[in-house]
Amino acid sequence: MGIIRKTESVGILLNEFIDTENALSTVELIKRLGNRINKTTIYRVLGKLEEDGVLHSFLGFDGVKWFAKCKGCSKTTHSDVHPHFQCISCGKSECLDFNIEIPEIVNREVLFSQLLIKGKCNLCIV
Amino acid sequence: MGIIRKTESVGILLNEFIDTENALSTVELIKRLGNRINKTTIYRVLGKLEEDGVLHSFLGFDGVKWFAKCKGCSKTTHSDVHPHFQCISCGKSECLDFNIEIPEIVNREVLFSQLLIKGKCNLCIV
DNA sequence: GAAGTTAATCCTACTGTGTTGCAAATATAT
DNA sequence: ATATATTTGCAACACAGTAGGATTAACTTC
Repeated sequence: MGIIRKTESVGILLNEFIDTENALSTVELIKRLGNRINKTTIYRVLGKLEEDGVLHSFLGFDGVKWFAKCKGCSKTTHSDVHPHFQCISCGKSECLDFNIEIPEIVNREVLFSQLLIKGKCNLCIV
Repeated sequence: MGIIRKTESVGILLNEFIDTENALSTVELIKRLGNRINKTTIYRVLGKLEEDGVLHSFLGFDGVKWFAKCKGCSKTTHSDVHPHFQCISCGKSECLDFNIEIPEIVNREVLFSQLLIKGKCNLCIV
């Protein structure tokens, strides 16, 4: 049921996302904030922010969960279904601006899709 | 460096993939074969079969690894870059026949992509 | 077909991400 | 200021996957 109270943990976590358009992994957030917020709380707050449509999440290639800001989402509709890009060199992940068209599939009801693109980011291209 | 010897474990594992076009998760394979093959071996053999281009893998929505047969792959080239479908009701995963076009991205070198489509399979559509 | 070589397997213990239950702390309502 | 209900922290746990090393089994060579 999402965030109800404006607590310190919520503020600290949201602050991490203010400065950047990049996605942040749970691992990275725990590394950065683990001495100030318990990791259980980090997971819980992230989950609630996702429910509220403030953040959205996706799985990286290693199966670790990443979070990034939503742009036009609410508690009821998550319209953020864009692809994500992950750099194989530095590991950085980010949202991509375009949308891909998912074709109809016979005998299947398509509800949601996740496209993850692996490659090298601008800093890591030799 | 892939499979070198034709061992019993390799035979048993390959046999699981003969009958079906569906993907099988490591969890499911360990459940089925755990009493006959050690789970470490299951992971290692699956990894080697993937190196050899016999199987390919992808991550499901829960982050669990799935494997499915390859169709035109070899040790050197994995041409299996099709999307995968996972049913939210029964959990079944499968390969999809079509390919999606990944657009060029400025300042990014695209190397690989993974599209996972979540929905309901023919048996689970009400 | 037996002996030697080396890959593959099993076992145990371990990582690392993420979760659960419950007591203590803290934000909000009255 | 007090009551109450949500959040947090803590400790323990769950579970997928990995590592090292001794043992077993597949292939090679004679």
